[in-house]
Amino acid sequence: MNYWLVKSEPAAYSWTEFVREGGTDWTRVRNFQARNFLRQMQPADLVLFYHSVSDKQIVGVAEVATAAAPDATAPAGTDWVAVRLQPRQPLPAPVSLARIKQDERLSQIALLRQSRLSVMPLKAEEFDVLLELGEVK
DNA sequence: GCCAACGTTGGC
DNA sequence: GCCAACGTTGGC
Repeated sequence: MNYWLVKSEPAAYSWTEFVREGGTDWTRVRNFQARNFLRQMQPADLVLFYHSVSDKQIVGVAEVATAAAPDATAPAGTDWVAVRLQPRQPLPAPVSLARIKQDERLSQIALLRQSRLSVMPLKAEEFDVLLELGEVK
């Protein structure tokens, strides 16, 4: 079991839309490092859903439904991939970027160290801390 | 292969 | 609105 975090601008695609649709193919990732992480995702891995830019907080927990497959939105001849994600539960208490920065246990997470990366791994301990802050029972 | 110019992301 | 970080493009 691995743990991940994905980012989305709510204006482009929000947690609310994700829940309404019951899941989505996580397409349009066009960064090699992020793509490599997508390829490592396995069904049942848990994924935190972060709203960037206008919201700047983690709002929910999703899970990988289907491992990486070719991204249907990518041009022919390229090898970008997408995974299928489905919502699991909202965070009772969304965890803000400011809150994350305050917690020493989270000082090494990629969200802080590499702010532009849109798909990143989380250590199990980091994931647990974030669920705790999010008041997920 | 280097690097300047430019575009995008995302926080402040 | 600004700017830092970083990726991409293209001239040389």
